Amino acid sequence: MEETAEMMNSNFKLNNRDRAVLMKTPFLTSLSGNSLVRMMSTMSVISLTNRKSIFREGEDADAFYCVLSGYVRLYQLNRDGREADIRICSPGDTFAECLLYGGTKYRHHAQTAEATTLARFDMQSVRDLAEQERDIAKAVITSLSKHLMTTMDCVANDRLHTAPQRVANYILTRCPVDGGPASIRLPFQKNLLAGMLGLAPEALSRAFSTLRRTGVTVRGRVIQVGDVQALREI
Amino acid sequence: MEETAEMMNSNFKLNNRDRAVLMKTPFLTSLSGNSLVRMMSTMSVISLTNRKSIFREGEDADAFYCVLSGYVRLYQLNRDGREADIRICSPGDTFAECLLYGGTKYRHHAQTAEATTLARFDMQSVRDLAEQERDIAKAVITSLSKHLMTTMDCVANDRLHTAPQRVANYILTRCPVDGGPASIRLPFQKNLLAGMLGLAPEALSRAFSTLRRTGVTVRGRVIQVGDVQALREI
DNA sequence: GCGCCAATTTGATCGATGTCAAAAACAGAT
DNA sequence: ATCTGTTTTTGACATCGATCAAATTGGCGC
Repeated sequence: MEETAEMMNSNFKLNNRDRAVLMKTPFLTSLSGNSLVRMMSTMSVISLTNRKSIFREGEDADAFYCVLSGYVRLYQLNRDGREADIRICSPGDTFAECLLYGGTKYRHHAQTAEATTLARFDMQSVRDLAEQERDIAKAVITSLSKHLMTTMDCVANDRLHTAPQRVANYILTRCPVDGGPASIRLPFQKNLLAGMLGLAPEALSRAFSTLRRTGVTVRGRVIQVGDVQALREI
Repeated sequence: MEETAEMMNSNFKLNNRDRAVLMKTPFLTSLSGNSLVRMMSTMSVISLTNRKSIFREGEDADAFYCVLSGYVRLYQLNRDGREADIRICSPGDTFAECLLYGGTKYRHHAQTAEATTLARFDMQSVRDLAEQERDIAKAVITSLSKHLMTTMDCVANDRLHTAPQRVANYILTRCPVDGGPASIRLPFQKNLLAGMLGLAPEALSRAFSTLRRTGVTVRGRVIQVGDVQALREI
């Protein structure tokens, strides 16, 4: 177990890019000098390689996390042992923060889906801070609100749209707003995108090929859209 | 438009049962005398008959609600005009409270699914209160946390379980915990239960009949379970 | 109890998606 | 550039659940 080499668990290193991401989270972006310092002091930075477990369902929840770089997969197992992704967390996303006041145990598994850097916040410390500092409480509220809205959107998306529609929606969220042609690059493996959209990888692949007749070309991670407006139609 | 007769929009009537429900909401249950009074003063009570719109997607969000009695359906339309339920709110549930700090427009349609009494909270007033009173901020956090957890559970449930499994889960949440036989009564139409579980009504009906071979008997709104433990197995 | 409207069930069918297996494309290391 | 292991695509299939239509049941007022 080369734990030191592999995990690089360090609470002082924080490069500029990661710092910028951290400061733009709903959690920290609105904080003033003093509150910010106190929040930062409850935080440590953790770096993990691909496919490392962050926590498991049922464990005591003593921290929540913010993704600084890389990706994290939250998933559950059904009775047969099949995994289903519940959420894919990208840089800037926070996870397990709903346990601040909602429970004491993690409710699903979390593992890295790439080499990943995380900010780890001690649950109890932030609880205490939120009770003392108004702006921290407000930051918590903002973060929870945003997260709740995206999760409700996820339910709506699952129940309302077919696979090609979900993929089209995803592409559109990454496209510049005008109606002409566009080209984007996926920030991660298609594997992860499938999990994000609640699809099996094969279904994602087929959805892409369905979208070819709407002018979508896929080569590796590069997606070219002939007509953004046309994609909105279906 | 017999608005006065039909809507009975009164902000003073609040019978004992409704009051008890209201006081057990995460929003109010933890509040002390003074904060409680201030919250109550931002609230009004609204009674609606079945199938009345509460708000529509895209409207300015100037209030959030708590269900006191009856049921509320949150839904969206897809491009073809098909409706999909996103959430069914029961007595004690709060909805649209994520817009306190998350946006200014309602994100889906809300309509009553029975004769329903609602507590209406003025969004801006509660925003102001939450900034002033710590315990109100904390109540908001608790409420959002709980709501977020149940919504994530909903995603997991949709992605992980088949129709009969979802129905079995639902029944189990309403059963006394022992392993023997049990009998429960649905608090609403099967229509609503289908929406709650993300199913078409026909699919719910078929799920029930699948569960017959696991010892589940359905007659009207009464559901009899031969062996609760057996139901847990699948 | 009867009649009527609404809710639910059932049947038949279709489309969408998961699953398994194999081929192909890709990426990183040598 | 080549090799190798992984990711992605494709094909063949099975399954689930949606949809439409029709039959049945249930609730409720009279």
